[in-house]
Amino acid sequence: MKTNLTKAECSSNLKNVIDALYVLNGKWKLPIVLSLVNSPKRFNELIKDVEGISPKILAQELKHLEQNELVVRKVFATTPVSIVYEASEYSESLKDVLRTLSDWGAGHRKKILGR
Amino acid sequence: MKTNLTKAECSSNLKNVIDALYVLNGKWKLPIVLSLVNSPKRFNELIKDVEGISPKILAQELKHLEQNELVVRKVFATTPVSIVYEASEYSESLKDVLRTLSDWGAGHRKKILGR
DNA sequence: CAGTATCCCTCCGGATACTG
DNA sequence: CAGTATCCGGAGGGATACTG
Repeated sequence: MKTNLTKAECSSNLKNVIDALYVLNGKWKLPIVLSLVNSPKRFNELIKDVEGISPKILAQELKHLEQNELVVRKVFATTPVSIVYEASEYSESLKDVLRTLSDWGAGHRKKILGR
Repeated sequence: MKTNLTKAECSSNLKNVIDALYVLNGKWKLPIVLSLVNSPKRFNELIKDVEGISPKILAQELKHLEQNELVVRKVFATTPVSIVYEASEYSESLKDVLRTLSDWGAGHRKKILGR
């Protein structure tokens, strides 16, 4: 990495990266977003689709994702009300990030594990 | 995200991304790599440069980074021997990933926090 | 159906002291 | 100098039961 960055640029980059990772971090956030990208779902559908997650953790992760505007919670006035989660428009902005990460991850696994 | 991915493609992407995040995860790995990108350093120099890290954690993180070939440990036969860590050639491959993450992180912070 | 409440337990990681 | 050894607290997360 022959970066010619000043120390200040480096540390602001670092801060940005850490912020980004903070939003994406954890065992469940990306699986949830990707499940919702496939199709919007209700709470209990997510429980089934995201294998192994518990309701407590799902609720917590959904809140985090809502706060970061990656997921939208919609309430429909049916009887009883139905609540649907979907991936936001904004979540499209993750596309580049995810593709880059996916590419690097794939190449890296090949390098380290040979497969 | 109007992706037209099959479910299989999606889940292999997900796996790749999770692998990538696993390598980059944690509070210290990126700060260490970035410090070494600036200049190779010895153990105690890293302790000073990466503020707040303890020797136990530093040793542990350096091992992880060595295993993933992002950091190289070099031993020089001076008396006493000196041990120098440096960012590997391969760590350059992280450039794209880090830039993408940094860009997204910066934009995201602006969106969510307005600064 | 859509979550909360509760309990429990592991593990991350920090401080400090010590060793070859 | 370059780490290990030891101890320890707290947070994150899992299982399950319960509620409006």
